[in-house]
Amino acid sequence: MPNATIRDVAREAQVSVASVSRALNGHERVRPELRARVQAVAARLGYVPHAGARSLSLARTSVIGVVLPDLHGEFYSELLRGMDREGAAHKLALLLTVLQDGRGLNTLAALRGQVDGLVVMAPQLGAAELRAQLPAGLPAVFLNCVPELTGAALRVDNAAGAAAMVDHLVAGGACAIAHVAGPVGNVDAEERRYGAIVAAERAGVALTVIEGDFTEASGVAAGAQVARGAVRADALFAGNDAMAIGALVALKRHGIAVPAQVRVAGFDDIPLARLVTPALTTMQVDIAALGARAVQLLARRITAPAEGLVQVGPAEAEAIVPRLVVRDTTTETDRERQS
Amino acid sequence: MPNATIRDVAREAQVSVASVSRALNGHERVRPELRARVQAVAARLGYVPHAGARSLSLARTSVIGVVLPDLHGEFYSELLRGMDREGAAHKLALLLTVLQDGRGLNTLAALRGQVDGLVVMAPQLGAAELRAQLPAGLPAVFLNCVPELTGAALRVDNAAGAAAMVDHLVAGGACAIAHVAGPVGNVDAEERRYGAIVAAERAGVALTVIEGDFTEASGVAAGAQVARGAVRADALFAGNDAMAIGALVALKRHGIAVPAQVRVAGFDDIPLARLVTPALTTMQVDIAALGARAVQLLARRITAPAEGLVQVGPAEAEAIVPRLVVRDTTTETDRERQS
DNA sequence: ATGTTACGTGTAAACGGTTACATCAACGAC
DNA sequence: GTCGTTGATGTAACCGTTTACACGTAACAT
Repeated sequence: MPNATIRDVAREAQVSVASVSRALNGHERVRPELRARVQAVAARLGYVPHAGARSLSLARTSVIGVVLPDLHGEFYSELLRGMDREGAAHKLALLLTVLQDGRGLNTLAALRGQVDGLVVMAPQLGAAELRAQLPAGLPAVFLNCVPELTGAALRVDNAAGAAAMVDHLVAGGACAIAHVAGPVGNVDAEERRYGAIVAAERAGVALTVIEGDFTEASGVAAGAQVARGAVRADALFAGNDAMAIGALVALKRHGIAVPAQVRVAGFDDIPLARLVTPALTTMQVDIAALGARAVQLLARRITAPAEGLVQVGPAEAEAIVPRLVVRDTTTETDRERQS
Repeated sequence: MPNATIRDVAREAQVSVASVSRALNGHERVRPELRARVQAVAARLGYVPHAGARSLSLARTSVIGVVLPDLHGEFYSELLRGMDREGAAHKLALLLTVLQDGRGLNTLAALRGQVDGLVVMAPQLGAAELRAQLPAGLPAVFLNCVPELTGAALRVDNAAGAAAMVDHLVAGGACAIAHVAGPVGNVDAEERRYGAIVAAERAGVALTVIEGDFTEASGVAAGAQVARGAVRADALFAGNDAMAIGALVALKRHGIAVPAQVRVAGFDDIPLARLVTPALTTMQVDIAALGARAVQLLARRITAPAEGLVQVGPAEAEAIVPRLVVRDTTTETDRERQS
């Protein structure tokens, strides 16, 4: 038999199961000597409490579900990194679920019996769809979802970020901006598009939207349009860094100087942004912190009923404003001139 | 009460709990009509089986633990992506644990009661350390660990990959190779170093090792050494792409032409490798496939005892040979000449 | 009619923890 | 010497499932 149970420990230590439980869980009313004996036996037998049994008794699992859209790129590893860090602090493990196209619907419901709460990131799903699939009565925190959901919501203030970027471009002398937008239906993409349009209007500069889909390839296409003059612009602001980098490649290929002729900016500050030449100006989101904050909020919601203190009403929303990171694609630097 | 139990369903459907269980779990001996009625009631009540109770009864959790080193970069999202895909196919959920410096020791033991098996990736840990911490008797698959562990091992054949790269460089005319090695103690790094040294000897070309630590910064330093002539080389082979890219930056900064004066190669084929200019020649590992394969192997080990068919001896090792991807840093292309 | 078989369904015993409650010993107060 | 009181420990019920076994019924062979 591979796994020792609490009864094995009890027998071996010549005490009752109750005492073993108390001794190992740090209860008060246990003689220190007995506690030591129990701990010694437990260690010797390699006893580890059965998580299932425990969750049955305690009515909690100490596991939180993390629901993410199709994982790609370093964004998710950063997010998970932050979540894991915070989860460890609360003694919560992370159960990962990827919401791929077809599946995930039932998968999501099945999570109910398995976790104490959920962190859900699903920019491509509508509120109705999401609500329909989500287990009711399970604490949840939403990341960058459509805002009308009950439950705590945590979002990146995409509109504000996009506006800040447009302002930066305008301040640098841009008169005509091309915005390479992300896919329709993606909340992030739409908020950025909206923020850019509003800011451009307010600043009185022209803004043309080129449709993209967050892939580098669509950025290349957009860059080519600007290079060929199909879209007249002296600044190109892409809805994410991947597209901005694609645009950079296209512009370079067409012999357009960046930033001298066209300034380029992205969004997200992926590690790569720093490394391309010229280095990409972008909006930075501290993704790990975002993940950590989500878990923190969730942890609070999970323990709240017990403490009876924290308000867990439906209206707990928070926005993280991204930070402008100015690099070489919007300012002429020494390195740029020399190359 | 938020959650319906099997008894609620039984009462509501006017049958016994046993029938409910059988009806919902697709047992044979259930009248179709009764099955339908039970399913209807279960759906109406939003019944979801309690995972803990189930795991108690069945003695399995349908969860596998994934233990990874401190997450950084797209490598991990790709790996998780592959694991999740394969896990979903086997109806296994992924419980994520990051092995950070201090913690993880006890965390790892605590996993025992919680999962059916483990995928462990810990290039920085020795066999003894690892074995001491791992729950005994739990199926496990190791990714790029020191090879002497019991349990299935899956590794990237780093030595073969490094040798292939050296051969490629030599075939292209290199006479003196500088190898920027990764940190001492890291298995991947050491295997690559070893493979490079052996291949260079066999090919009869000089090879100088420059110590690095897998960071871009150490690549920059190494590139500078070659540029200044402190290390004489006409080809620079870095132990990973991050360092290769750092070296590229340094060489460019010193006005050294790549690949005309110095050829550069990396290892891993991170997405970024394709995007730098000139595009980086590197060894590609299909990371998602690696993750998927690991889960597949683990799933087999978990179900093996039940089937009594598959051999689960200690000696199940598999190596994935990376593929050489030739890009611009080792061959002069049109684009390179024009720039 | 009766025995056999097959099948559908119910009863109850696990599974491994936690914990309310009972018990018991030791002690001090009267 | 008796009676609380207190603190440490044991007993047993419960958490929600699964499933071996028991049971009742109907079809069929005898």
